[in-house]
Amino acid sequence: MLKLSKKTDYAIILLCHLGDVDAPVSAQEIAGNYQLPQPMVANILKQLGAAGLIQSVRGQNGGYVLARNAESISLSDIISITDNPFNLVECAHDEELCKVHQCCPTRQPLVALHRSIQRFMEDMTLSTIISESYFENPDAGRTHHETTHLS
Amino acid sequence: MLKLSKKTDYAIILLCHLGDVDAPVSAQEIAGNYQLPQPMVANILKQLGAAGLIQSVRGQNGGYVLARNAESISLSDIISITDNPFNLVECAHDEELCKVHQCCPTRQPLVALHRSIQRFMEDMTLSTIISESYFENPDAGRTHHETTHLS
DNA sequence: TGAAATAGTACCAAAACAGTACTATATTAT
DNA sequence: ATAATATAGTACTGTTTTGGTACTATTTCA
Repeated sequence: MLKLSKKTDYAIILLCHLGDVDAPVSAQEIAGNYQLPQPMVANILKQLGAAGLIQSVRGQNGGYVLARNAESISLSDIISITDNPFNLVECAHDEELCKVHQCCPTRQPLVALHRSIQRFMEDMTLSTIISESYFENPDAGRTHHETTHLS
Repeated sequence: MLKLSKKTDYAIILLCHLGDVDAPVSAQEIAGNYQLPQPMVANILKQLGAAGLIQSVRGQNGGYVLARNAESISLSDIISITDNPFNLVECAHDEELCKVHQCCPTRQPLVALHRSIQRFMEDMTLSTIISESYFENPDAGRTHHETTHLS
């Protein structure tokens, strides 16, 4: 349906949180903070850990910290882990998958769209997301950024 | 999973085909031409007709023709009909839907991504798609339309 | 040693997707 | 007239994905 899964949505929230602090943060802590289902949060963090995006600290007072700096983590990286690697259409990566590739009128322009979105997601790093985020709470500072555009 | 549904994928193929000919084309004809499941094709055409994108001609020798010119039909239009209107994240259109909108770190940048994709899809018209399309094998599947626009 | 945390899976219900089927109606060729 | 061919509308179904839970094992610290 061309929308982000909850899993990815949550993952971005979690990573933003981790990007903002230094000490390890536990699944329970984050789940409570954003009122997200704790088991889901735990599972996502496990998955992000297994993928090497975050590092785990086991035992009491344990939790997770970013394994890489926020500049080097792209939205594309995140989506690749929590969903599958982005594929607008099946044939974007392997044209043999296209049943009608001998006379497919859509491949060329859809692959172009795919590449544009892909690039956008690679350019958008976790640090970009964090710096662009705003908080409705008037106490928190709100920074205006130019919105990046496709193409 | 952030990919186009088959329904949308097929819809684009169908519309491209209709954009290339003048006489009404039947569901059966298109399904045969691209080797797509005939009932699906029929259903999608019905839906596109109900939405006013194409016009139907009933009875023998009937079929479908574009109801508007190809310049005025955008990828966004198509997706809105065959999927739901594009929504990268729930809160893109209604921030009240955001459970954590008081402290959501993702809304701002994800809405920016949403708008960029949205704009890209609005700018990409059916005529763009048709003119950008290419055919790997000019002889195959081209019995029903002219071999034009292959700059 | 017990509490708190991650690690690794396995499981489940609900929703979406992809595709089919059926009945009714309209048009046209013969 | 009527048979053939087409759309109109809608209901149905099996499979996959999604969203979320549960359980057992292991690690660490107080």
